[in-house]
Amino acid sequence: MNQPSPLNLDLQICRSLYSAANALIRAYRPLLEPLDLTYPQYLVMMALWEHDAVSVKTICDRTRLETGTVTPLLKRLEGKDLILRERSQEDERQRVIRLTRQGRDLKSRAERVPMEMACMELLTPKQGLELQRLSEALYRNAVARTDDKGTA
Amino acid sequence: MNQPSPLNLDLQICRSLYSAANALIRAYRPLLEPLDLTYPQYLVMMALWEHDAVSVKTICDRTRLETGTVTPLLKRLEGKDLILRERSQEDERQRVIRLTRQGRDLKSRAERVPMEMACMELLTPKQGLELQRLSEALYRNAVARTDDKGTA
DNA sequence: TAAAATATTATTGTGTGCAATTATATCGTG
DNA sequence: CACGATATAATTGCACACAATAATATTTTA
Repeated sequence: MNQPSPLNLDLQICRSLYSAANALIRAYRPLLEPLDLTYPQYLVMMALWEHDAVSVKTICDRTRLETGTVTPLLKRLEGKDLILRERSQEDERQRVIRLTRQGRDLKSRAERVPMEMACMELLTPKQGLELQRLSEALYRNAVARTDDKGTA
Repeated sequence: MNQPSPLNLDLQICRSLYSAANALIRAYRPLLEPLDLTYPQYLVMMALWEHDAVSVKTICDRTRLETGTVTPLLKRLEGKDLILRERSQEDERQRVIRLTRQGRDLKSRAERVPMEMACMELLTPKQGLELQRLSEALYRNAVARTDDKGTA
């Protein structure tokens, strides 16, 4: 029997996951374009719609993005008048990231995005839940290996 | 009953998938560093180890990366003396991407990477296969929606 | 209390990912 | 055969993703 090499591309889970994630982000693009948001920006906005006036660190935790990514991203959102970046009075190292009125108002338009994504039927609801469960397990284990960064 | 919002971050499959993919790439990093390769570069090298002397398009298809990503990446691999980028004689639009001796020799060192990744036990083998199956389904469906780019 | 350790955000530098576009070559059609 | 359509790789411009580092503030320790 011919044993496939461990380096065989079709055996690489990471390629599957990575390309699927990128493809999924691409699928979001036309839906987010009318909102003038990229996918990571959409993530950040969702975090703020859930809980406004939070620190950069909180946003990083909720979105699972790193500060090196989030800091310039927040600057761009501020440039679009969707958020304000203020200094915290309790702790001057911190920023308080606050939605503007436009930022808050955008939520109602954004509510269509998950619906429209579901309409694409990229996966069945069951498959989606299973994919999420496995992805979460992987994320948790990978993060646990590097440090104790237990995040939501 | 309080119905969670469709914009609830914890319900976003895409966040799970995206963060898991990024975390997995990060897990590869220390293993690929001694080889002086990034993960996408590793993908390209794997494609060439499987089948040497191919076009850029073939590499894009096998790695599922776009030419805008692959072209500069190949230039950097050439800069590391791992590949040669030649013009095809049959069709002058095309490049033939060829492994150098160093490029070929690197394969044996790279064969440890999948083993070492498995040792991390980020998922069970069963979970891994299931994750791959679902990711593949998602990738296929997402790609099919944009065009008929049926790829391996 | 002073100094060391840690936390927060920001920056720097590099490599990606991708939409739109370009230059050139090849293919298809009338 | 000439021309229009398409393909290939490359480029441009923008937004990420992240490791390493830096500036400043806060917490911890002795």
